Amino acid sequence: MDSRYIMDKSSVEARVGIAGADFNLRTGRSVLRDTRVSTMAEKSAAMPVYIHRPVLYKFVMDVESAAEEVKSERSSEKRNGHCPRAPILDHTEKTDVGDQNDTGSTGILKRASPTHCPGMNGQLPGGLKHLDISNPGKQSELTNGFRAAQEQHVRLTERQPLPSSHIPVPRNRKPSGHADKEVMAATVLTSLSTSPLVIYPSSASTEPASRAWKEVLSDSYSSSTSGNWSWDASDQSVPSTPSPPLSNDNNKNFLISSQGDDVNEDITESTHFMFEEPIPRKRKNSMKVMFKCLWKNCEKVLSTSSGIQRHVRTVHLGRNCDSDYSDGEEDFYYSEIEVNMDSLSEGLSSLTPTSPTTAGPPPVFPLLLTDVPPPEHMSHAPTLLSQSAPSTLCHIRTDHAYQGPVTHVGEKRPPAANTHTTVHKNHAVVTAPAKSIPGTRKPRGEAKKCRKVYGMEKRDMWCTACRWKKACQRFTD
DNA sequence: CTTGCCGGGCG
DNA sequence: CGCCCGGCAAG
Repeated sequence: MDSRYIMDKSSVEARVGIAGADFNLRTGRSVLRDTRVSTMAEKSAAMPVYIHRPVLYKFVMDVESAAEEVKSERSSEKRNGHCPRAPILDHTEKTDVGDQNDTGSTGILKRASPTHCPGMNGQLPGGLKHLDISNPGKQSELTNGFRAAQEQHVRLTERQPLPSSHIPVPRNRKPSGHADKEVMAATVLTSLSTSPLVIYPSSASTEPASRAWKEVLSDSYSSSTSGNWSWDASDQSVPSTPSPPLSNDNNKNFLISSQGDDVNEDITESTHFMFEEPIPRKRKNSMKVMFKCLWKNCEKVLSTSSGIQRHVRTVHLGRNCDSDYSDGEEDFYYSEIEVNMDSLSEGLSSLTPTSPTTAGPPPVFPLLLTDVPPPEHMSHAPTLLSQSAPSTLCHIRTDHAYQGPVTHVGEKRPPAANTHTTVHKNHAVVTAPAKSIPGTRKPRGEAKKCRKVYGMEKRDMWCTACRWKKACQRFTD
């Protein structure tokens, strides 16, 4: 415990912690961290850059469940924080078990990071798994202070590892209480949520051209939400499903993508589930963002951007599915669509041209907007949208095909009561949106009106509207 | 052409 | 408002 020891570990912490400075959210694993980080000192000295990305990768996974783990963190801190000098093995087991319990209860971490699970059994795949952990005792205090002071700095620089000598370690920092740590964790989480660089460091490798293009694309989306999610520009996946963060689809994608070395995509995905979480709350529950393949004769609709990218890349662009290299070209072949599940299920509100099923001014999915029956190529690739919306329209349109009381011309009283009720019901649904279209004339109804029914000679039997040459009120469409 | 009805004028 | 009608558009 001499100063040299601390100094050495500080440098280690600096090296590892450049990216992991914010990782100390989980102070509960402090003892484990101590040994592993010390072990990593030798390794990281040999390959400091190499460990950089895995660290972030792990971090992304961890923070995803960090919100749920605030509580568990408290408990684990109590377990470990008060006895930092306890036997290492003892603690290693304890914390591991505790972690399993913690994450197991939420189930999120388990699902989110399959690579995380192997590390649970004590194996160290590549020795990288434990890089998210920090030092106990003084070290954690130091890094706490370090975090506080360098939070901004880290965000700006973590992509390019700083020399450890450049990392100012605060001195004379008093040990902070557990409450401080929690507050710090929350603060870090909050600040991270606005920091694109931390969560997507490898975005620097994407091509600027495609990024700029994506900015344009994602503009409407981000402006419709918080407007501060600046990494939308580089992160084209916007699976803002209100449903649980990880759908089956995403799990599938993860597994598939893990065949290759597409860490990028995985980071992208998991990052979104983590940081996009507040977005669905801002949206209606009924809104769901889907990604539709724009390739000709392909109506593939997936719930994740990575999924649709993979689809485009492998199916249409003929890219090797093993390679996850993406030049951004796939982005041209799919578009984000926002689906109002309520209106689709009800099948009624999609009639209005100003239907809220559209995400913005440019209609990304004209099918939702028009009464036009689906084109031929739509029919052989059934999707949720192409199935429900147009068929709904057809149903409503044919529903009111009212055959007028042709045979009742001579009667004194037309069967108004009967037809009136049924017709009116449809009328309330159909004509209300049609009225909102200015300048378009209401299509002539198929029903025969008073004029036709009674004839000019019995004009006094007409309804008032007919007499006034207004829309017939008796035989409405 | 017939028919439905919108838009507008008049009292 | 109630009432009427010119005129357009669909069929």
